[in-house]
Amino acid sequence: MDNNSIFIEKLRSSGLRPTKQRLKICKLLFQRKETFHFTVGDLSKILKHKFKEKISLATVYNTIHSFKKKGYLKEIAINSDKTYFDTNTSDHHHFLDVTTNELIDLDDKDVKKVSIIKKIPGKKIKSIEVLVKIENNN
Amino acid sequence: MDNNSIFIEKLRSSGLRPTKQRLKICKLLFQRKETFHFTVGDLSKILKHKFKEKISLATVYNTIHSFKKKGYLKEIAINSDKTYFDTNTSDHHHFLDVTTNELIDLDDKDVKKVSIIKKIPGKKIKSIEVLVKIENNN
DNA sequence: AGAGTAATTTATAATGATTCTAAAGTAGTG
DNA sequence: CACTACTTTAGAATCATTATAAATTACTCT
Repeated sequence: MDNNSIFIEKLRSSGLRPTKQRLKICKLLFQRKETFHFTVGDLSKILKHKFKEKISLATVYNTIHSFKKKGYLKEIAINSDKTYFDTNTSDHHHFLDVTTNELIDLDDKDVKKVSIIKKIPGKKIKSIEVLVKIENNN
Repeated sequence: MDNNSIFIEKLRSSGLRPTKQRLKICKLLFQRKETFHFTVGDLSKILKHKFKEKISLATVYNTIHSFKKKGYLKEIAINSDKTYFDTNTSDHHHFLDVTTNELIDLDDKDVKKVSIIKKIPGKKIKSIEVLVKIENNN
């Protein structure tokens, strides 16, 4: 069973029809060892280069949003006008290199546990995200 | 010496001319006990209500950016299309209430120290920001 | 395989935040 | 007061993202 069939199955079992466009995007996003951090604009450009047939920008946006809703992608909060996504959906944190604007994954084991002492009545913690900004040594 | 004179002096010593507009924005931002989290759009609306004379949106943007550059404001990274600013420029973290989209300050003493174990050669840590997302207990 | 339907894709328009522009106004200096 | 550099301003421009509505495609049921 090749990757394509796996993607088709996965999509179908998520209630998403396995269209040509979605399969291409799956290939690009999930057929890689390393985590991938991207904006929808980035992704659209890469798709254009990699495949001959073009995928409409609107479709890329739609797809990324469905994937996010299904939990296959994570949105990342960094200081920016652009929205970044991450193929690593596990609980983890990030380095942001402010010199190059590059994002680097930070495993849970790379961060000593963060404990929040303050409590807000009626509220519960949903997630704890650590963003470590780094820059060049001068 | 009233607050206004203090603002005038502060602005001048930062190399910023104390204009009517900047002084009004200073009053609104810095004459308060509590930290203030806002977008430029928010601020513009509040200014419109509080003062009779209108301040152009472009001016509000310009001013906020100068203040940020001078270190009087901090930009906050939250998952959004909008850019948030914070009058608390000290090292601190935030709760983001995803139900109401409200931001709440988290003192350093409310967070047990975060230590980053991973090192990147040639890079040094500039800041560590923790964003704790909270939601209603169901 | 063909027909019917609901989901999907698409180009394009619309939106909304932010930045740019260039002209008019203002503060600081002498 | 006059000069110059800094500011403000309205409006246009830009850029990411979302909405729209028509055309296309996937799936189901015969």
